Amino acid sequence: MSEVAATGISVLLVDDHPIVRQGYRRVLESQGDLHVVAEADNAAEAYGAFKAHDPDVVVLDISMPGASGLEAIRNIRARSPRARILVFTMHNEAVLVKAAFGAGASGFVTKSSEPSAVVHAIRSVARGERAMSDDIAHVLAADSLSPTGSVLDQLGEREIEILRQFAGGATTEQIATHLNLSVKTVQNYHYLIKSKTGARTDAQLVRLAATCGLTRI
Amino acid sequence: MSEVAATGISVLLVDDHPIVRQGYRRVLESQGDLHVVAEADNAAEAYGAFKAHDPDVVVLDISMPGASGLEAIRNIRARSPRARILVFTMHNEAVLVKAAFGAGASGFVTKSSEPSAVVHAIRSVARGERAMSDDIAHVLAADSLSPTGSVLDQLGEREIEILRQFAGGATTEQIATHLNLSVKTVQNYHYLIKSKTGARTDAQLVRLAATCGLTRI
DNA sequence: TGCAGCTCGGGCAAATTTCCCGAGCCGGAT
DNA sequence: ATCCGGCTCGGGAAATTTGCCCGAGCTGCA
Repeated sequence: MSEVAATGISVLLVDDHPIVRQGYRRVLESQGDLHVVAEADNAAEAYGAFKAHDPDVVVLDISMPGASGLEAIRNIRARSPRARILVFTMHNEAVLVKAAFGAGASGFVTKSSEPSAVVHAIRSVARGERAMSDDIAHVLAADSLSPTGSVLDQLGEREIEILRQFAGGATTEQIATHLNLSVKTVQNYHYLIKSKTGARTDAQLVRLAATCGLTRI
Repeated sequence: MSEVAATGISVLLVDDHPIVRQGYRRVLESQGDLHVVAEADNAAEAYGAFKAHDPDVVVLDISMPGASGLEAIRNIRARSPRARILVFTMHNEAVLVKAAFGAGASGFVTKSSEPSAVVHAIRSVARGERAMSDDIAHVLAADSLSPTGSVLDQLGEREIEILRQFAGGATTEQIATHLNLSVKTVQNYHYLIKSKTGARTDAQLVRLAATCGLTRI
């Protein structure tokens, strides 16, 4: 329970829901060795808070579709490669998990995990180890056994993100705003995704996204 | 701050994420007058826990869309009409909100609300009042400016048929051909269906059709 | 008889989609 | 060092669709 220095582990909490954040804080701080030194409620703030507090571990909830979560991971790691980032989200799609690790995350834990598993993961990544919850391990394992060139493999990160939000019901303008892009660019991606996947209709696109686990219905 | 009996308010927490649940518990219990008497992590358990503990307020996270959250609300209310249920979720679609209230919820609060707004809402519903967070009020207000009604019941035969084919991935021309209609008419139906259901996007339409069992994915 | 609602389509301005294009960036191959 | 290819980002312009209004014929119902 205390493989860590007497000073404990400092944590930066990133989540866009205030009350959720406050809940995590209480759970983590009740552990004794975990100290939440800062909170942030979006990717931009996350980077600022990281620079300001240099925490041992960043617990990052990219709950909203990947959004700029991957970007935040890259930004933080670009600044300090020793940063330990634990992604903590309700999503469990293999694409997302691989993207997160690819971006430099040290761990990936779903919210369906037991609290004890989460704090254990935090301690693990603080020690420099890689960590993931059991369900994520299963998802990755299953995924690695299927040589199925999923349709999603032909799509870039941006394209997947936009497809996810679109399939989730978001408007073109909403997506543009969320991702800070021009409406025109989102429209172009929309078209590009359709031609890449061969979908002739928005409805087909949604079904595609659903069958690929990009969105649930 | 204490319009409630000295015994305080007993709460049943329902959320499918253990750590989130534990976080809420801590936030609520730090209030003094709120006591979490039980937790559940799915709709079925929620009903059992309600029967066993008869809490003043059920705080229910129907995180998955449609899902069985509404069913849980109905079950609980069928058993005890005086039950107070506060829906607490990250979703803010008007359809969902109306469905929740229609099923018997007393309040609807999004996770982007301040923690204080959440505990305030709990106290409100405990007093028998209706409660909702500001963002939900805005969504409902905007929505109510075009009286939509429930959902599929307001659609005519033709409309349902066209929605089914559309959600199945059919092109406007294909639908027109299949039904022997002019493209223009199909377009008009498309538009009509959107305005009737309140869907702003084709993707939302597909999701709607799917949750209504009109199409499989 | 008259109202109400579904079905079917026309019209037309506004918005979006569809393609095609170039530019910057980066990583990998030569 | 250089080129190539892919991703990202947007402009432009024609084609299409949307959004919203309209009228007409049909039904069932009061």
